Amino acid sequence: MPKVGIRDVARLAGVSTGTVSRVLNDHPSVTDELRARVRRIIDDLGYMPDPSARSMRSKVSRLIGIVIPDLTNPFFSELVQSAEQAAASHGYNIIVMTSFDDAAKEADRIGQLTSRKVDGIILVPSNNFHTLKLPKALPIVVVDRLMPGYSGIASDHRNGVRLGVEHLLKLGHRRIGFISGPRHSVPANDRLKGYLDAMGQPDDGGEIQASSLIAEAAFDYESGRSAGNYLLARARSERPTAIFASSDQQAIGCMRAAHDLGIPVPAALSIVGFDGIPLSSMTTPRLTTVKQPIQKIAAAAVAVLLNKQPTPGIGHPILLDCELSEGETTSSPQPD
Amino acid sequence: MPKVGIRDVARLAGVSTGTVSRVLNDHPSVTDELRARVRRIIDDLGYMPDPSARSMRSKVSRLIGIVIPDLTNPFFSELVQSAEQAAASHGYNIIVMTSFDDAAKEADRIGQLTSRKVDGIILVPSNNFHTLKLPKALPIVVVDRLMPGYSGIASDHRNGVRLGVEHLLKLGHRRIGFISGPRHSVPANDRLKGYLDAMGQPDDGGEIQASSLIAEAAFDYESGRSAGNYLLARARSERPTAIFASSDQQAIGCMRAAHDLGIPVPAALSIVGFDGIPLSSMTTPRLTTVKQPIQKIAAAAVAVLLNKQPTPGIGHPILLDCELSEGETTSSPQPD
DNA sequence: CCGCGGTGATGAACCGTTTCCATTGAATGC
DNA sequence: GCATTCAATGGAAACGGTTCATCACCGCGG
Repeated sequence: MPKVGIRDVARLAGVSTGTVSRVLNDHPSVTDELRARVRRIIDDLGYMPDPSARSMRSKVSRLIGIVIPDLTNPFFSELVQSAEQAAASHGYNIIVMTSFDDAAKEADRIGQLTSRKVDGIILVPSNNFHTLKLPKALPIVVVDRLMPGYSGIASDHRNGVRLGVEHLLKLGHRRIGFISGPRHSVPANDRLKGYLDAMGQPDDGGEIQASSLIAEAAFDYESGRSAGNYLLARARSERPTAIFASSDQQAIGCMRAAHDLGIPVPAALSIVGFDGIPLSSMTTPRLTTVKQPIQKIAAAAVAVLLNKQPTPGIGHPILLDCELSEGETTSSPQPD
Repeated sequence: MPKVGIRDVARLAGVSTGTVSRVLNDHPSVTDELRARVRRIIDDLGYMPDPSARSMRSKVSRLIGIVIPDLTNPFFSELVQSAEQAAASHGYNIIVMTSFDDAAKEADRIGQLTSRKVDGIILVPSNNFHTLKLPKALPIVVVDRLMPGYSGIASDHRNGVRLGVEHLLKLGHRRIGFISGPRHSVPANDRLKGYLDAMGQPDDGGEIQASSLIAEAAFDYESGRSAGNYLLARARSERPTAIFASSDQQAIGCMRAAHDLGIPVPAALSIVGFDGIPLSSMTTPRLTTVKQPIQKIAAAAVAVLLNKQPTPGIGHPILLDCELSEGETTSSPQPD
């Protein structure tokens, strides 16, 4: 079966290849009548334009690259999945690449994507500080882990955390502990600010106020557990009645810590997480958490790359609202 | 900055474009000396061949498509990540697509990939029975959920489960419960067979032997929990001393059930899971599980598509060995 | 000494589109 | 009614590589 090309279509329709091309690209200057005829032939023949030839001439690949640190992280895999959906709705496809939080690999991946002539890149930068020279020519949108000096899209971590902490305050909690993320992570610091906002402690931009109710930890399960232990292993009157964790994994680790200490959740301890990963609804009891609008982030990133939406200016990232997802780990505090 | 093309390289090196092309493609008939000179110029200029132009003429896109039901499933996200690694090591890139277990979407995605001229497709078919007409021309390798009538690659579920059950037998367990997967899932049935193998019950290929120690359930957490409840809510002398779950999520749900019933793990109940997802090492105690060789599966799939490895014949899938990962949820049974 | 096979390199054709320019015919302006 | 504009289409160049037919050159056997 000799594959059908644009010339075959043109011949059958009795027009020139140029006209067929214009039909394919919805160029306005084609008669409706002609357009219809060509379309019919295209369908009949099952003709599909060759993307390589197309891209070679037009410099448009209808391909978007996405570079993330780790696909097995549920947050990122959902991000990729959402981006794929959003891109597909515009006729675009996604090339995924993993950087493993390695700056060199990351640069290499971006180079590959550049030479592939993708039409844009969605980047979640690796955590290691590094001078990433982004190719000027290519539209890149930084997502989630905003880089100072680059514009990007993320959820509004600060207000999101505030939302969760305010929920606890509204329930009557006053001694609210906070499990923070790693000190040098931008989103982690934003979350901390949200906590301080809600607790009424002014963020003076300087040294973090040494509060015995704040524990620093990595975002993972085990770190959350030991941070929980740290916050909970004290006399009942000084122990927080609620804990806000900077990630769901931390929160789940913290639940474990509470359990091991014989502290019932939510009766004696309320816990709120952050992220809204699928696992959060699989715990017992179901975790109350602040959900990041991953789909919206992905959709916005794609929209920006495709110029359906203005690119956010440097220093003025698009921040999308988080949402409180009430589970079963929060209740009013017991009277002492 | 005028972009550098193959002609520029050729001119600078004092050779023809043909020669440069052959250097690029490691064609043998180029003098070492010339090859070196051309390579130098290429580096100096930072020349990168245009993949579109390349692919147009050579019909090779260096692109592999991967279609999976759901990227947020940890098993699949790890599969994609591994495939990306394997492909990258051969100079290939990955286009991901999600079918959401919808046959129509799946067919559409495969069509898109075909028209993109990918060099091959890795497919994890959706669970809905359907007549999937795979394009003949394109190399496709079916992974994990093998389809009868198609050849593919998967882990050896049957022997994997046997491994886990034999581990329990070796520890001295005799009443070993089994949480099965959904009745119509091919891998679920393979796993069940492995259990029956190990337990010495011949698989007559007919109706599943009604054993009170087998519980059917979906692969998720909640189903595992209720299956666990079902198996454990009985007199101690009839209660299994160990349970093998067909997925890690089931196993974790089962741990929860045991906990709620006041049955200590592993003291009074050993539990083994299946899959080896990251979460399995985050539970307390750490889950003993049978690990699927996801990386090997991905590597093999890529190798087959790239003709580095013979395509498995229909009915003769490549089966890769699982591995027992000993955690803390197994021990010898208590004396009654 | 000449023809011959084989190697390494050349230059042009070629891949399948898009896009530019020329052309045509119709509509518009004067 | 004729020049001018403009919209619609045709034809061909262009895109940036790969590959094919060809050729020059070299060593070697007859």
